[in-house]
Amino acid sequence: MHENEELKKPYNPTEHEDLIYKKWEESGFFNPDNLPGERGESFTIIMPPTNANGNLHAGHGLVMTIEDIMIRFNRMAGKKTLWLPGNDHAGFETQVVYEKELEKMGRSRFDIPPKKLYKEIWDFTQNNRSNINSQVKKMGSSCDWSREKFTLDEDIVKTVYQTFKKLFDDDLIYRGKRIISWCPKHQTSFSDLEIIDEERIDKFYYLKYGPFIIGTTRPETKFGDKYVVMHPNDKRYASYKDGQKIDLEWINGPITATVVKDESIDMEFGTGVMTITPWHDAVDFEIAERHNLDKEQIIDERGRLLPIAGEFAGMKITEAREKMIEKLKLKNLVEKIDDNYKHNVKLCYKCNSLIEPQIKSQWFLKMRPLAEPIIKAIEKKEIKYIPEHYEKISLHWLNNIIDWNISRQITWGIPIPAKICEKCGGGFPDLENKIETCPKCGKKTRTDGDTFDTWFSSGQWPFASLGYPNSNDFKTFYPTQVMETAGEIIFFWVARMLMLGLYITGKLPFNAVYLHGLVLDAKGRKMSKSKNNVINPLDLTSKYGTDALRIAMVIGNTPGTSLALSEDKLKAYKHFANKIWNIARFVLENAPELPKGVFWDRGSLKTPFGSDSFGEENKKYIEEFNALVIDVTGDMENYRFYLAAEKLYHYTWHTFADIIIEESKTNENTKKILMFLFREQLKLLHPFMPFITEKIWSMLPDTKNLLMVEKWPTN
RNA sequence: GCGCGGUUAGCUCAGUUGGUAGAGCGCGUCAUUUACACUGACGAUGCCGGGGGUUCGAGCCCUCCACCGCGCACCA
Repeated sequence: MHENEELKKPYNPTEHEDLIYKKWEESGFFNPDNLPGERGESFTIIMPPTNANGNLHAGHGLVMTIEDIMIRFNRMAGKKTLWLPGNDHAGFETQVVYEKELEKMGRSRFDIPPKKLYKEIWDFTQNNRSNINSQVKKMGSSCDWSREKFTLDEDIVKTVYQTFKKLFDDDLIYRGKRIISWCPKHQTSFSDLEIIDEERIDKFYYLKYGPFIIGTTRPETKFGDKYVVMHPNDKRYASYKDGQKIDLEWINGPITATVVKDESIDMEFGTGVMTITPWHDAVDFEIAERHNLDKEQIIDERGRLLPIAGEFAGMKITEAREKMIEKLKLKNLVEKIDDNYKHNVKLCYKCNSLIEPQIKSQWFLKMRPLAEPIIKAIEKKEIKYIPEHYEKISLHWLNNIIDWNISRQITWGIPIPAKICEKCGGGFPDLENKIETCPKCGKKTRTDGDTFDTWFSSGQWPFASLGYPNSNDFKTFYPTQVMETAGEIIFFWVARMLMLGLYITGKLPFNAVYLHGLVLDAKGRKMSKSKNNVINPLDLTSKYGTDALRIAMVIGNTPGTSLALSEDKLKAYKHFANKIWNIARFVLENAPELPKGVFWDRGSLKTPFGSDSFGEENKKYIEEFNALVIDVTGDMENYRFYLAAEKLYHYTWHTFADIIIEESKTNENTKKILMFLFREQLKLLHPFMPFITEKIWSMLPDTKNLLMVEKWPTN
């Protein structure tokens, strides 16, 4: 009879979890180099680097759970298993977080010298890193801390620089003076992905512009408008010739306008005539480019009108709008105002400020040539998307991809290693910091003060973090097997990793993409500080145990679908953990030990006893268990963790406990298989509930090894 | 406008290849010298969004429609 005092009380997770994690860490088995046995095939997951700017949130909890399940399963299945953790400097995101800290102290980033600001944010992220990492450990994550990377590590930055240079040399990166999306609050440009659309109802103004009526939602940009554009086939305006000059009275006095004919004009819309503001509108910019027209800046970087606006100069655009309409009314230049115009506006995804397009010199990455091979790879099914419909979503985006602005006007990030000619504006990568004069025009150059879009570096993470190009790790673990991350960042991150990974290494960085949904609150609402419904995963682990949180996040949560996380659900799985605990007590107190050297026959999935020695009724139980093992293994291999977990839950509770244990109370023969079935069950449950299974494993007789490196039943 | 999801028990959601609907919570009844009250046993609750079709058979496949959510593109 096996006595164990610990088992006499209910399972108390907090009593065991830290100790068990310590045991795992000390074993060295998180590091694939230390794993026991012959392991030919490798299995690698690169952890999405956590932003080093705050705490673990519920979404991280899900990442850590799903990835750890895959990792533990494959480790037990005998693979050389690596899970590489990391932190992301998260350029703009972190800068925004830090700016809020500054605001609380009554400071502003615009008053701090860049070098000092950089140092402050550096210290801030380093503190957060250790904090985040300890939280990752709380989730039971069996990642290899000896290989932990940071996106600002010297070798990572070096890799990013070399990629930049190679892209430039291959004519895939260019410096262009083009229209970009500019946030007047954050004072930086963005790529198209950082912009959100919002439908709004605004006024639509019909203004008299010489002989024409033009329509606009943004009269405050119209000060400098001197081109009036119409469709070449528009019969109403056939008498006006392309290039014709027209003198007319405008906002601040008489001007000379030029007629431009362009086929992009929609004859059905408004009056079929518009004026253009190339500096502050993407469509207008394109028209101006096509016809080689002048472009003039009207609004400054902070969203205020420039001297061209005359008496309105210095005003914020919203303020100027009403005032200039008043003036136009007095000048009798307002035809009519439609109060009910529905249209979309572009907003900064972070602060919801109205995006103010500006023309700026920036570095752009040509995306078409990078996207083409990925489109082909997806069509050839070389990338498995889980769930499948992300394949279509990806293809749609890749087929319509536009060039990527990778310059950001922020301090926190990887500085762009380039020189800019002060005369001709040309830009040149300069990794060794040697260029002083422009290779094109010979004039003086200055250092580019911008930093990379953070996704430019994280897009290289799979190969960069493995030490591309010469390390053993890169050779052993690249390409990785699966990228598991949030569906939300499929374009931001996943698509770009595919493109940059294939471009640089010649191989896709991963063969499968597993995308999880959002973690919502119990009522299915998105978590946000303003709604005060943010769930801290660590509060839940301390209350219900990490195992309960993990399995609650998995069961009923299909990939790609959002998960409503309720405490009731956690309570249920805390009960399940306790159930396992009590099963352990019963088995240890009642089941005879297995004869020495008796193991699962891995080849045939039969016990070496032969079912005869268990009797007919036990044969049924063994076969039932065999079927479960095969079923669950299939689910694990095909990323159906939600099904595997649910099947195990039901087997343990409603077959093993309710039927087999109950029968064993009256049937001595059934008692003989309890230990055997329980031991194998613990292995199956371990990826989902690593702490309690490891703890119980250590109490079983004849279990010297850690459960985390035991062999999976089919292996 | 184009595209992608979703609609299943009161709530949150599963249902992998078509074979008479499942889980958790909640609800009801019973059980306390029981491995387990952080419990167990038993139970109730569904025109599987609507119409049409394929099939011996449809929650699942096809088609149309409605509603909800999301993405992309946008015309001033």
